[in-house]
Amino acid sequence: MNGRIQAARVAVAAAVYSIDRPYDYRVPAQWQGRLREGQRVIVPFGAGNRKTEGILLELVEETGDRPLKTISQVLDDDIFLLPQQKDLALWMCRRYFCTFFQAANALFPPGIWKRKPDAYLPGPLPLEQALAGQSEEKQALLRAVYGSKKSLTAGDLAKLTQLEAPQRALGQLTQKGLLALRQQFGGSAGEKTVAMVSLALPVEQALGQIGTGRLREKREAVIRCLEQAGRLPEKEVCYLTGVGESLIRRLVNLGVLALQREKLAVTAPAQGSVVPPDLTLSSGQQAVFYRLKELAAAEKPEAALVYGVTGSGKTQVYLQLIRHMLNQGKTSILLVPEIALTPQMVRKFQLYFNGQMAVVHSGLTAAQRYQEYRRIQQGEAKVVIGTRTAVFAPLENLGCIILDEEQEPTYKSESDPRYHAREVAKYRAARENCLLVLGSATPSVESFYAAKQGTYHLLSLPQRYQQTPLPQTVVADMRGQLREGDPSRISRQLLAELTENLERGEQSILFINRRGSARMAACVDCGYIPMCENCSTALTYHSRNGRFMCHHCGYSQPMIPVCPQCGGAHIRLIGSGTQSVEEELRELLPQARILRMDADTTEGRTSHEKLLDSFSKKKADILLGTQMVAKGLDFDNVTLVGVLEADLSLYCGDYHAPERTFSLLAQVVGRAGRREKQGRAVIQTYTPQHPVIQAAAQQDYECFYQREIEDRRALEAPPFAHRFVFRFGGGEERAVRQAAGTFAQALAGQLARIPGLEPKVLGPAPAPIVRLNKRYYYTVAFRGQVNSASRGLVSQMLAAYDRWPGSRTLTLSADIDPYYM
DNA sequence: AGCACGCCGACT
DNA sequence: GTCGGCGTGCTC
Repeated sequence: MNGRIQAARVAVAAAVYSIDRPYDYRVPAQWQGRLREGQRVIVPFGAGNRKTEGILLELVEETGDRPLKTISQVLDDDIFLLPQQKDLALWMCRRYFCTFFQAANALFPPGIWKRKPDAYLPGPLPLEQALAGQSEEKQALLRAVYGSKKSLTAGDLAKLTQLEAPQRALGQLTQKGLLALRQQFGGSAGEKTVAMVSLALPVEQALGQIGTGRLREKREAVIRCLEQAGRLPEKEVCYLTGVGESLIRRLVNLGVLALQREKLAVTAPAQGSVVPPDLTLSSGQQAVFYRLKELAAAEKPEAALVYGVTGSGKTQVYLQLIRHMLNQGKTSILLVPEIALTPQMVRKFQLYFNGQMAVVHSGLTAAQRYQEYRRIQQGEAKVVIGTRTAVFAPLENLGCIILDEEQEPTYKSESDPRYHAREVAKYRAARENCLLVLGSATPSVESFYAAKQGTYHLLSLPQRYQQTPLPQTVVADMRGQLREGDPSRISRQLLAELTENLERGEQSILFINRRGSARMAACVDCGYIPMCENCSTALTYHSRNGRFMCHHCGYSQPMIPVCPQCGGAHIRLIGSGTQSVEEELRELLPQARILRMDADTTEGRTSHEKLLDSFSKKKADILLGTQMVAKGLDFDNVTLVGVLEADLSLYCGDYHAPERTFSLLAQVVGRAGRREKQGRAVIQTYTPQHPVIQAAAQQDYECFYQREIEDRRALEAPPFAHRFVFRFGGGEERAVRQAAGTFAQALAGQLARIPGLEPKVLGPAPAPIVRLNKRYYYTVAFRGQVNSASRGLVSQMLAAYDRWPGSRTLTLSADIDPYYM
């Protein structure tokens, strides 16, 4: 740019999908020559020149042939997009139909855009002059702002003036200079704190201070809760008592509660120089490792599917590969489905990489994530282990990206941008010339197909580590027992095996296959089911706080003893509660020590690990639990695994259902019998002949795959065709359905024009959860190949929709092959 | 999304 | 006549 005047090409946050493109701004004189591409800025945007967040995409020459607005603020250059991240974000917004800014935001640690709420202040004129000639609405707003000691947000003003939508009038007043708008961005990263509350008064006094209004009951609940617990995080109090944050703040203002901000402990990397044990690989592991090393040495994009049964020692291979990369001066990413489920694995890696490693997952606070991000960016951490967001780790000189258990649905983001970590990893690997390793005992059908087609190198780890034989598996048909009028949840076969294990002093794991409808309640008399007020979902019972909760929006209500519909007193928990199975087990095997592990018993951050620890120390005979007992655990003394309701997850309508069921069952069954002991497994089902159950019982992935790939072909499901899904949302069901209908017609007209697309429009149909957080959702879809033409169509339809009359009150988003939408 | 402009009906 | 209702179009 030798000496010319610079202008900045900026991606702005305020630009919605249909107008998302780079906008050019003048660079202020003091920043000429000092800006870096990828830096974060604040710019004025739109007719009102409201300030908005932006990302500097490119520095260009200022030609002066059209007037440009000027960058308002340059944020500290601590966090910025690297050029390759910019490419990635660009690809993401095309692939996931979001704006560049939304995509870029997924790459950053959360919470970097510190923004105080926009607030209004009095303008330069005295109130009397400002009021002259204004409408009543505007006068009311002016009075409110002039009469207030502090600045007010639009929300504050709406409440104060009782106006429904003051934004428009406020905008006009601001534009005329009668009000000032304060927008504050940036500021220091700041210490991350958590709000802790405790009683500020003795209980009796506190109870005297809380009035007699309708809130008394809730306030009392808060006081009682704190009386018991002493000091608690504010969030925890909200969870336990079901009150909102505002109620607690009010009690603080009344002087009943004390609130302190407490610094969050940031976990320091483990110190000390433990000498990690030598890595010895079996010949099978060695062979796979050498192949991977070879592929990596090519320094071009290569992808391998490491297919090895549970217990074949994939982790060892990853470790060796990452270590090899480090020796070559290269960095690595290891993605795992859920950190909480793989503590043993993380600890193992910590042993080898300690200070050179960063752990990234959603359990960290924003401050911790920020810190890990900087450690990575500054090159201190060269190995990153984490959940799907870790795929964005700002590592340079990347040697390999590994996805362990690549078939897991947690790799797909459920909020915008709805990226799939596997796809992102694939893209990154291709652009950064590094090796992509997908690992699984039960690969996703798509990945295995790609491997068979030769897109991926297929590397098998056929044997179990140290030659442990696969467990002997029995499929228990629960129908017979049920027909005989025995409602027991435990089959006779399983009971016999459990008894035998007890006598031998060996441990057992019972897995309850449960999806979604867990622990919901129903009235035995009239069938009433407690539902969420905001969503079309049944509430779930939480024993820890004794409340019914909605897992989608957070709504909660106390457990009700009496049915509100028929007045009966027979509300019972139904669904496959772990609790009820536990009770049954205690009756059947009174001498057994049973450990129950589910969302209820593991709510603290570490309770999970404690439970597993006590089980591994043989302090219990039977571990009973849901999904979480299925994964990543490795106990030497477990020789029996039982699966309850194995077929439950087969019938949820999603094309992933068979794959998920097989994977779960295979994982659970694989838990039985490691090392030298022969394991046994009992799979309980109502559909014993189902091919997925049969294949899982035999631990025969290939057999499962052969059937499934043909099913997919017949269903025109991935990898043969893809579903493009539009999701409409709005507060009024009729309007949403109608918009979706009109859209479907418009879409039908377009589909025929693009080759590779089926001309049929699917829908409009209610989304799997029609009502969510007081909004209704409908979907419209079509099927076809993913290419630039089909993606272009989706993008064009989304942009066109923005310009439709009435589209303002509705939302529309799109995705390809969504998991649930 | 957020704002302005412009064209219509209901009021001072 | 003007205020404010909403349909339409633009955002460096």
